[in-house]
Amino acid sequence: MTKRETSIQTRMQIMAAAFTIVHKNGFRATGVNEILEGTGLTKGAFYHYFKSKNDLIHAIVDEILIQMIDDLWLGPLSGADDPITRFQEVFRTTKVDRESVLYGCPLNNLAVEMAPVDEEFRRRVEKAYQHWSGGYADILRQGQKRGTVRTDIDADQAGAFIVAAFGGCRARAKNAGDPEELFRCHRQLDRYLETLRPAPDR
Amino acid sequence: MTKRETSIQTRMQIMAAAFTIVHKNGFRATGVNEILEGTGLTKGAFYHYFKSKNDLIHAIVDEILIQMIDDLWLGPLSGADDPITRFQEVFRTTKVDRESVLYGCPLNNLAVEMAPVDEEFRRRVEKAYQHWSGGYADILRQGQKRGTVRTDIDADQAGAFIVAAFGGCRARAKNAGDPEELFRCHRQLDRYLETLRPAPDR
Amino acid sequence: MTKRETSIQTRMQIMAAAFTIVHKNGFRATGVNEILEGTGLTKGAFYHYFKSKNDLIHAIVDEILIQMIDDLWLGPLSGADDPITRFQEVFRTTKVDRESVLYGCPLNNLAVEMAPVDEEFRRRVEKAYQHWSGGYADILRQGQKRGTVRTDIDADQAGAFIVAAFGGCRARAKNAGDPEELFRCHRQLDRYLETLRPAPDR
Amino acid sequence: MTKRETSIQTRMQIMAAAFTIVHKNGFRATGVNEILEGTGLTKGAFYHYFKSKNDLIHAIVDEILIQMIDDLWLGPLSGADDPITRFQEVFRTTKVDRESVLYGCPLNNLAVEMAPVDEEFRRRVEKAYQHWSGGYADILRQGQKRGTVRTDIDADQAGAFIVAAFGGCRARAKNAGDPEELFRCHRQLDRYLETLRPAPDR
DNA sequence: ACGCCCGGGACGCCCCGTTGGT
DNA sequence: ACCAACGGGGCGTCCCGGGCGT
Repeated sequence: MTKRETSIQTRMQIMAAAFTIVHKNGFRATGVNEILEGTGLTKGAFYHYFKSKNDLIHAIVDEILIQMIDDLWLGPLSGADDPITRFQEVFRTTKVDRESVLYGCPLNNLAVEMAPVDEEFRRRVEKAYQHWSGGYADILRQGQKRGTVRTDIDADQAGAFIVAAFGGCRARAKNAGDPEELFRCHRQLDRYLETLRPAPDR
Repeated sequence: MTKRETSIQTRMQIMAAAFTIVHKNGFRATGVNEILEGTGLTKGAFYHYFKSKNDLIHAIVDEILIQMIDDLWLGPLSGADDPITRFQEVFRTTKVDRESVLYGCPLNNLAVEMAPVDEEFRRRVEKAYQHWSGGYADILRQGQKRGTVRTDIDADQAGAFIVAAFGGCRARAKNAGDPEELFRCHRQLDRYLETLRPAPDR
Repeated sequence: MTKRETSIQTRMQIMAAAFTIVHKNGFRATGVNEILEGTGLTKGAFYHYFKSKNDLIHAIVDEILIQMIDDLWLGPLSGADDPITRFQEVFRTTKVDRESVLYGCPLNNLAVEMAPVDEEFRRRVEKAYQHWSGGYADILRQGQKRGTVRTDIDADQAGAFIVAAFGGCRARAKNAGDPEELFRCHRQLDRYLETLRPAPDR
Repeated sequence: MTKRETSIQTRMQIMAAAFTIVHKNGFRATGVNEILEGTGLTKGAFYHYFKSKNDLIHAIVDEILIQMIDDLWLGPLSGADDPITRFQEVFRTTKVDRESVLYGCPLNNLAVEMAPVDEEFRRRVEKAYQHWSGGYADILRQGQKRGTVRTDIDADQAGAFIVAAFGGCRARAKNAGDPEELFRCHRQLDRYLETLRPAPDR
């Protein structure tokens, strides 16, 4: 394996380790040393790849979170004929492992902790949020064309709400310390989703 | 004014100052000195009233947040004949000032930041959450008795979802830095609430 | 001894310890820990009294160096009938102990190390320099009135040169690591001083 | 251009860049990265040519400073029939550009900052100092032979003083941030130099 | 030989929540 | 109710080696 490749991998390794711990404990509660501990690397490596701890998180938002949104939440819905039903399925069978459910939505966590403190964070997180809810909006619009989604609703607002409510539900489950809480919450979200379906007949 | 009274007042003064700053910046980003700055008091006073910074927040959750939940969110709904409509009104006309809307829901903020780090926090916040969603559940149950709320829904789960979605919406608006985002979100929450009404009849 | 008094003493203790080490090794080569080591105090105490390491040195310049200039260099000359001779005596019999001679002139050291890097330093050091050379100028002017100093020389420039040359001599002795170098240097400075005397007669 | 030649050039490039920054900011305030920045080279190159940052400065003292002393300060005086007058001219018309005057004498800077901290530095700087003041002494001795310099003065001590006072003057001007201060200082040094001339007549 | 990239750690300054003595 | 002192980290920087490529 070439040197360049291991280098990229080292960088990723740091980002992955950081993501996990920050997801769990939050940004400020996570020390750089703590991040490094698991990797066997040292400060030298860290500050070789990232200008600062903040910079690391910026990279995580841009490179990891966006990716996760695509893979976990947008991907499974793409091309769905009936997005509403697919939404409900996805939320019911999300692949997120039981443990990490309890750490809340990573994006939501960052927004809540950092938005008022660091403008740069806020901007990046905002971009990710818009990517996410914008993705949902597009999917809903496709449904509208196919007749599986009501046409008298604002797809953008619906997409935004789904994301927001989803974040709220995960936050709630996080504090409850109970994954079931999340699924109970989702069942209510299902009710909301139902309202997006076209009127049954008539 | 007796000495005892000023004492109680000093304690409250600290809690109020802390609440404001912590609501804005979060727990870890708020220093004890920062809290004290505005009050003219010193560390000595602080540690006279509170064992630790954590202890202060515990008190804030127990004494201030619970109170706010009662005053702002449960009170306006008590005795409502048609809770659903009242919910929608409350969310539309919330008295929270525009600025503090952007700091997010204080309870949600604490949950997200502290739940995984400090078990004692989590427990207190959980109690507050249950007080809140439990209050909503009671109100919904009363509606069920009066026929203004469907009887085939689980009032507890509905109450919990309303609280969770509300927190999610505020978090979203917080990161957007735009109060309008909150109101857009609420309009979607209205749709959910509609699903709790009894079927029109037929 | 009252609390206030010990407090002032603690502060002074830190400053004294810092002065010694910084005089010897320079500002940047001196760590805060190193300063504290000798005192038995800890970081907490340090940052209670000084906002930063820079702030400490600022205080040292303002409070210790100015004092030393008065005591060691201006005081012995005050009221001298024949300043030139007194200058020569003072430089010959300076009370500075042999060891600290080799660390150079503290003011000169700071000027050389910090002037280009920290403007605030420069300003404070400049004030001290002017206090010093200004003091010499005053003394020379008194001599001019009494007829023991030529009247056709600029007292300010002469004062400034004495200070500058003195600093240069100490710097030179410092690098030589030999106190004798300083005294050899002073003997040449004596020649300069002689030129400030009124022309013998005629 | 042969490979060997570019190699030597690269080495020089590093030394030149380092000299400029170190002259300005001092040794400890100058980082290796900072030195390299302007050159387009990287650490690898640096440590290929120099064992350490200290080693680099050693080389600078030996190769650059000695050269500068010869070119700027000894050369213009060599073979002078009347060294005293020549001295005065040289100090009045020094070629050092106005900006770098304000950084002080490079040799003096190093002496003041590093002498007590690094013995190896001290030794090298000492050698340079002796080269310089020794050169002056030789020139004065030649004057003595020619009758343009008093014979009852110690040429070594006089040479040393000139160098020391010169350093002191530059240091003073450096902290004043004013080149004029240097020239005012030089005018006083002129007075000293006059005392080295043979008694006028008799 | 020359030069670069990656990585290593030690240490720097500073800040923080906290405890005693008064 | 306060001021003084504590000491443990926090992040970031710095100087420096080794392995790879040219």
